[in-house]
Amino acid sequence: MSDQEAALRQIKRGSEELLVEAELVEKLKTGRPLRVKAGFDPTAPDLHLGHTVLINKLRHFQELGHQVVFLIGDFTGMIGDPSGKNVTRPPLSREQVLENARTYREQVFKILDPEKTEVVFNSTWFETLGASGMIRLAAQHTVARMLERDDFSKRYASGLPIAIHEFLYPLCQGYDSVALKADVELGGTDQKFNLLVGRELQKHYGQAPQCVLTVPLLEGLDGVNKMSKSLGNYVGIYEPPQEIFGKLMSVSDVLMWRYYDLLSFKSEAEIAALRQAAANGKNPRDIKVALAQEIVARFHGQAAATAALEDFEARFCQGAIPDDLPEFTLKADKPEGLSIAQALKQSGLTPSTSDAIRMIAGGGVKADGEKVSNKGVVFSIGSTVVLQVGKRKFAKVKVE
RNA sequence: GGAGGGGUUCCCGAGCGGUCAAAGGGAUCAGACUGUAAAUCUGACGGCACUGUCCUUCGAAGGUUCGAAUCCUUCCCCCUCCA
Repeated sequence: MSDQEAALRQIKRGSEELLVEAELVEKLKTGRPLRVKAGFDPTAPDLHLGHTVLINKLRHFQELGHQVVFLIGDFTGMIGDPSGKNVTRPPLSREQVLENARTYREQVFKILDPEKTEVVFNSTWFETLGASGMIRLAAQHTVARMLERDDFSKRYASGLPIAIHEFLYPLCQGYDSVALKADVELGGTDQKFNLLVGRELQKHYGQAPQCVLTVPLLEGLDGVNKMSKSLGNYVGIYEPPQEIFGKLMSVSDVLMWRYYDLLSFKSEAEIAALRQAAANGKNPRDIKVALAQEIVARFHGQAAATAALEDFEARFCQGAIPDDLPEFTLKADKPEGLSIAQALKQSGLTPSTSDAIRMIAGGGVKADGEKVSNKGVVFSIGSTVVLQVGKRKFAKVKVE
């Protein structure tokens, strides 16, 4: 396999679609570093593993010697999400945008090489474009072509409103590519239309059209829905090592392989070897441990990964209690002390005392490692107890 | 503008005067079994020291009734068909 073939293979790995492959091959042949663009919202980043699929792909390009252009859409952010579902976003101040950009750097440079990353803001060119420039830009595209976009055509067909400015969003995103002379743009599969508009606009402005590479949306921990914070099926990159480790261990075997493909930095050959080992009877659990280790190490360092594993094994293989559990000092609710239902509720282990009592009845509650079967337990004033609900929720409660 | 249909607990969806905190399914949580996997089985699934002829909940506000998710009035919001 030639270097170029290897490079192309690496670029395509785990991606959804590459348009147009032949063009990318030509670009790679020139041997110059390509400008690889990806755009991000200016809203406060709280990245989870789903976002990192794209960022990992940017890293692949960097490893192959290309230049990443990390675009923060502070101008397009004002237009708002054209999905039509989102309520108007509150406009962000200049300071907030800069602060968010700083946070982006901090998070993203755990994966990307800062030396090969250019961070840009699209307000830079849009603020000088002016109204007449915007109209000239809008003249480059037709309504019929805009309506090709899936969500626009659906909304149009079913009589839902589409505001004119929503048409501007793809145009602006496309113009970003013109302004940046992008060779390649990356995005999620849901971005395909917008990415293609960039190609069209570049042609209009006399540039070679960018290649478009889409990456799949990562499934969340449930293995079904896409990973998102609002669905609660995400792994945030800033979560504590034990959390990341634990969440990854709870993933199904099928999903584990998906995560390997999209999240691991291991080579395809290494992953194939793991699959083979699993087929030959190796415990998938151990393969999952390796993945969880790799991810934790990426964001928290190798020491934290090792500690997370030790903690995990102590807790689940030997039933030990973690040592960094949240502590609460709670007031007694009766003369003789604090009832267990209140303790569970106030420490956040259960949402209500009713639920606490149900949990006790169901055998899911432990106090100092002993299963509690009596809902009438009262902890006396001055005592300290470690409470546990289920396998993962712990709290240390001091009664006063 | 006209004619119909509908808004039920996290979601879907039954209920259509008392037996309704509301069937069934999904999701979720806990227990068993495990590899904190899957599958399976069991239980829970509004609140309250609380198991009670208690409180809150069936789009909102009023009303009828001993009693309303269920009936009436007004309002809000969705959907389908016609123009």
